[in-house]
Amino acid sequence: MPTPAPHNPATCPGCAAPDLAFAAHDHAHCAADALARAHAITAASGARLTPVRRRVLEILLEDHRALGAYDVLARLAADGFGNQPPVAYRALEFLVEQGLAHRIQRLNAFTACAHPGEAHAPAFLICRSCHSVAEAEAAPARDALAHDAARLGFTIERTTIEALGLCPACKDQA
Amino acid sequence: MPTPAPHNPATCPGCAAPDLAFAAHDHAHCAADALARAHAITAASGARLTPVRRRVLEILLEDHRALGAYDVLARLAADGFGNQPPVAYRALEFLVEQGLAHRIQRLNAFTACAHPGEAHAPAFLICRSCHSVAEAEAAPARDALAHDAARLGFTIERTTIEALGLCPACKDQA
DNA sequence: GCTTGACCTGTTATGATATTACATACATAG
DNA sequence: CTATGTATGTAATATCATAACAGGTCAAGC
Repeated sequence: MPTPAPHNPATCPGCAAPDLAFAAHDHAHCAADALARAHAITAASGARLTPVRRRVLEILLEDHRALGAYDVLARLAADGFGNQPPVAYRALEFLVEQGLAHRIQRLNAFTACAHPGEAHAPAFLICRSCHSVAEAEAAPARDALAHDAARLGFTIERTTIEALGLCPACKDQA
Repeated sequence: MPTPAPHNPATCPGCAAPDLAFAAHDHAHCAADALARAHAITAASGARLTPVRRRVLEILLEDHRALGAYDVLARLAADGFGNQPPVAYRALEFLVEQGLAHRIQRLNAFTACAHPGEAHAPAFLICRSCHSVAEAEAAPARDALAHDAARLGFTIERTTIEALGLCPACKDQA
């Protein structure tokens, strides 16, 4: 693969309109950019973006949908990688740790991160029909919760915010 | 069972300090009150609080922790009810539909609702150590998300907000 | 160059969670 | 008392996830 051009936020559609899962956009650019960032991020942290891991990321980047571990596994097996669950789960775990993918609790599934490298812990808008996932800003919601938690003496470590509903495309069909 | 006294918010600890999962409180009252409300709520809606369903609610009400469906099932089986998964799942689904219990996605588990009858869609504070669950106010968080969703043309139907961390008791132990 | 050690991949086996499908029982309205 | 709808019981299976171990790869240091 040729070395990708350095990322330029000013010209990157993903940066200009970050929550574009539901909007028409240049997805080839979107995916290629995310992959390029993934190379940069892992190189910087000393982590290894091995063939399996990279392939899993590519699979997740094919669109803005969430895929189950076994779906990913089937794709991997078709590509000649191992076909036992740990192969997929380990690669997915790695990507999540590196901030390159997110786990969607509601679906027991995984989706590529739309903003890799930008520290964030987003909220997700999940289409119950097509399993598209968009990332939304979660900071206000987190802050509100933090207040209640502090009052109760509870220490929050991680917060999951997921909204299930219908994306624009699926709404039109119905 | 004797008819429970009508619910009086002014004298009910659960109403005075609603998020008491982590605080010392008169839990016998707390559970009895929730059970009494459950009878009232189901009677009002025409739903039937059958023996299995009632027993599942009692089990969940034993404390403010989340229990897996199979944990509930084992308890049911010990009480002479069926011991196949659908027995537990159906009762739990019923309780969730009636607003008498909540599903905790993060744990694949269920907890009795702390405020049955009060229309709400709460956020949860979940102790990763003891699986205690407290309910917190989710309205501000939902509102913030709704704004983003509207901008993207996404229709939110249900929102899950779950914070994982340590409750005061488990924090003290560590 | 070889050894060592860390890490990654593959595989077997199993555990944990959840649903489908169908049979039976039970309450109640007519 | 029978038809109907609803609830329960059971078997079988689907789906999601991890533990445990064997073998391979690769780079650092001798």
